[in-house]
Amino acid sequence: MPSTCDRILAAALAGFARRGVEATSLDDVADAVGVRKQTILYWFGSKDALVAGVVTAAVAELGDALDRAVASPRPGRPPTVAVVDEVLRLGARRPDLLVLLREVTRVGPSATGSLAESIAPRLDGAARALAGPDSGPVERERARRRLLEAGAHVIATAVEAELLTELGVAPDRAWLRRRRADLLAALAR
Amino acid sequence: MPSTCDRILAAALAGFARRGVEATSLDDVADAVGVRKQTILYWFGSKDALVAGVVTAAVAELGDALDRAVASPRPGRPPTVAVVDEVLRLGARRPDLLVLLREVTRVGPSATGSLAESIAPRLDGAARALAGPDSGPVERERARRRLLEAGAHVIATAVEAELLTELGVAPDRAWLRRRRADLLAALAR
DNA sequence: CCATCTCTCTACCAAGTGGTAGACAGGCTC
DNA sequence: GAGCCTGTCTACCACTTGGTAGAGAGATGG
Repeated sequence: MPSTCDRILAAALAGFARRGVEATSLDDVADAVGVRKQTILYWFGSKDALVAGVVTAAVAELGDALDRAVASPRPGRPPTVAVVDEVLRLGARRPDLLVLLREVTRVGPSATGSLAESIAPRLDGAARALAGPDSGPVERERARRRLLEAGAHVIATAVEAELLTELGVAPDRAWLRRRRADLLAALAR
Repeated sequence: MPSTCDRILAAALAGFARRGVEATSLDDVADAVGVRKQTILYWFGSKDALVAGVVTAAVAELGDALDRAVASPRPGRPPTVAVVDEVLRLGARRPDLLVLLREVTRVGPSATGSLAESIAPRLDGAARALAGPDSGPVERERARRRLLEAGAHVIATAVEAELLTELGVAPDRAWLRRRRADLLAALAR
């Protein structure tokens, strides 16, 4: 059995992604965990802190998966393809992870701030890798922008899949193939 | 000055799209309008009814704009291009309109139901136009699916633009051009 | 055996939620 | 003028929200 803290994080992630941050109360999360609200407030001093914790955990999980994808190269498969396929696999297995990132940008500056904070070191590293080791600040800024655009595109794709499901038109394999091609094209651009 | 009812609809649309349905209270909407909450409940018997009203109005406005785009053909511009450009124009002028449609699918069956109800007649008409006048139910169902997929793609694009703005990377003209090309490619497929 | 620390609990609170009841002002028709 | 309808209001209700205060159970270490 995972620790109480981890179970709280998992339940909060599910609730925040599925129903939105403001629409998910501490009591909702507590009920899902099978614990009292005050236990949540023991582990995370406030709801804002819980949101920050969930964001940090989600970014870490996402980043680790991408790091693994990049670190295990296969012959004939460029890193871009590896990253896209890993994201799609992750989107199929843990759609909440991506949807959450969109959801937290809507709750206010505090949550967006904690997202920016969690993501900054990985974004810097990726921008440096993309722009090259001896790149100037301008190139690096442009790389940051491209990465953010690509990330937003990925998240929007996850939102699109969720939306289709909600509309009763579950995304099928053909849809997934098209999206994969679109993502690769967007990244190659 | 627009009628109280219309002003309530406009304020509710803005709130629902910007902060989410559940996170926008009747008092919030009332304050924005400059009226008491009970006036809202006079015009719309409940919050659910208000959501349904906002959805209906948004779908109507969106549908009318698309109808106009299709109805005023220009030589050398296929209807698909006209529709895409009209949606992009609308997305630039009234982004809330598109974001709202995504937001209401998250609030529960009642709101999703009222969305489906509002959209059904237009969807049927468009599917018939797309599949041809003497098409069978199978073709028509496939046309419905394609239209829903295209709509989801459009809404996801609006979400993507909003997300980029929130991340501090406002979508620029190059981004818009790329998205336009992607939408056209998705529709031509 | 006691003290301390960790973790979860019960019992509250003030503020805010959607919603009901009913008053009141102004215009309409008879 | 009497009665009714429309639109807005004040006053209130039961319930939920995030958060505080503090008790108690159990382990750990001196």
